[in-house]
This record gives sequence, C-alpha cells and structure tokens, in this order.
Amino acid sequence: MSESPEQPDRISEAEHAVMEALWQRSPLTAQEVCEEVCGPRGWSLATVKTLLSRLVAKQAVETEPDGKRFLYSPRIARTVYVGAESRRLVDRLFGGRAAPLFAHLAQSEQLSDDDIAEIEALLKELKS
Amino acid sequence: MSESPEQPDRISEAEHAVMEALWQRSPLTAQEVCEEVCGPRGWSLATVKTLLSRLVAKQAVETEPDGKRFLYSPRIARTVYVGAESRRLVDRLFGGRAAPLFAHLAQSEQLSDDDIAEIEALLKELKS
DNA sequence: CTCCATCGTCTACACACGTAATCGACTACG
DNA sequence: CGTAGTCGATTACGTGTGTAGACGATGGAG
Repeated sequence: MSESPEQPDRISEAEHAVMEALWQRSPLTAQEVCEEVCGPRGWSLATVKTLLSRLVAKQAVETEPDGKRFLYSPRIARTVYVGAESRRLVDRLFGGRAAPLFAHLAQSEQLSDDDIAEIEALLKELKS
Repeated sequence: MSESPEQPDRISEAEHAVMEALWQRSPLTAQEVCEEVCGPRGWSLATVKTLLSRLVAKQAVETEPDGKRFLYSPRIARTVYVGAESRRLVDRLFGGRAAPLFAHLAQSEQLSDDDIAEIEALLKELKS
C-alpha cells in the first residue's frame, strides 16, 4: 500500500511558538515572525528561519513567494493542532477519558470560579 | 544560594511508560517492569534498564537493594506528575485557563455522555 | 570452590531539537 | 554597474531521547 497514513510529524515546543504567531496573523515574513517571537523567547532571526524551514518540511506551514522573499502561512488549523495535543494528553494520562482530567483539574484547584461558571454554561448548552 | 529550586527534569514519553508500571505496582525489579512494558512497546530488557537508570538520575524513581538487584519505586506521585503535565498543556494551548480546554473538548465531541454526566456531578459537588 | 546466570553500569549510535553562523543569490540604492 | 544589505538554504553543534549491546561484579547451584 502507498504510504498514505503519513502520520504528520510532531510540532516541537519551539516550533509551536512560531505557529502561534502565524495563527494570530498570516501570512508573515520571517522578519515579521521574528518581531513577534524573538523578543519574548530571546531568539535570533536565524533561529526563526530554521524553525520556519522545519515547519515547512513538516508540512505544517506553507510558503508563497513575494518578490525575493517568502510569506509564511499555517497549513494546519490551530483547532486541529490543539485538538490533537489535547487528545494525546487525555489518552496518555487519563486513559482517553476527559472526565478524569476535569476531575483532576477540579481537585487540584486549577479551576477558578470563572472557569466553573463558564463550564456550567457550556454544559447547559450541550444538553439542549 | 544553594541550587534548591531544582526544576525537576522532564520525564520523557518512554520513561513515562515505565513510571506507569511502577505507579500500578511497586516496588518492582527491572525484570518485572519489563514484563509489564516490554511486550506492548516491543522493547528489550536493556531498554528498560536504561530508562530506569535515567529515571533514577532524574530522581523520579528510587531504588532499594534486594540481594544483588534493585527494587524500583516511584519517588514522585502520579497525581503530581499528571497535574504538572496537565498544567503545561493548559498553559501552552489555552492561556492557562481550563475552561477553554473544556470548551474545546466539548466542541470536538470528545466528551461522551458519561463524561458529561460525571462532570455535572463533580460540578455539583464543587459548589457545595 | 567453580561456573553460570543475572544484575546494574558503561558505552554506543542515530535522530530530534534548540540555537545559531555562514554562504551564495538577488535586489535596490547610489 | 557595482556594492551593501537581505533572503532562504546549508551547515554546525551540543543535548535529550529511543533503543540496545557489552562488560564487570556477584550470588546461587553443584
């Protein structure tokens, strides 16, 4: 069989920071991405360029030529990424069930009153 | 100052599998850990030995001599590990707020009816 | 006492990741 | 037209990780 499943390469932590910038606004040049992330993470432009290349190789980002440079845009939606990562965590730590995760967050007091209110509202909505 | 903060080394994915075995039952010998995990992951005993050493180095596992071999036990509680990992995810993907995670799970239909019922019960409890 | 099975330790090696310098091509200014 | 700046591509290098073989000590069987 053709190697279709193509389990998409994982996006690393550093790469994720770059993705966030692109999810916020795109397309961006490498320069612009750097303006977003180099400060907070203390990176050089070279680092961002490397990360962008790797993301392109991983097919997580696509390029569009613009004169002599490239414009970069995400090729995978943030929701998809976030969903996959959440699922990974839930699978790995909670046997695939979301309720124990919730229970854990609740018990360890990582839920604020606002969170609880918000979740209640969501629940109500879900039941209708 | 003495190097107290000692941000504990991260436990890698493979190491985590070993931890799960120890959390389920401990103390165990390397041999016994292997009986638990080597099959499913297709590992050799040597691999488990390496992972156990690294976990000892990371102070995530402690040893107790038993004749010529060691018995291994977890040094960090599963709840602590799970809490830290959950927090990491929530911080990285949802700006530290748990409600959006919940919303995401709900929207992507990763919540079963059972989950919802269970969470409702938890909520009721939280409010009392 | 001798030898073998077994234990933990050491060493190994390829690949991913974080981080960056360098290089050859090209463009825009003078 | 030449040259300085900028761009992506290539190369680099240390560390962590996945995976495991080799080795020296040692305890138990005979």
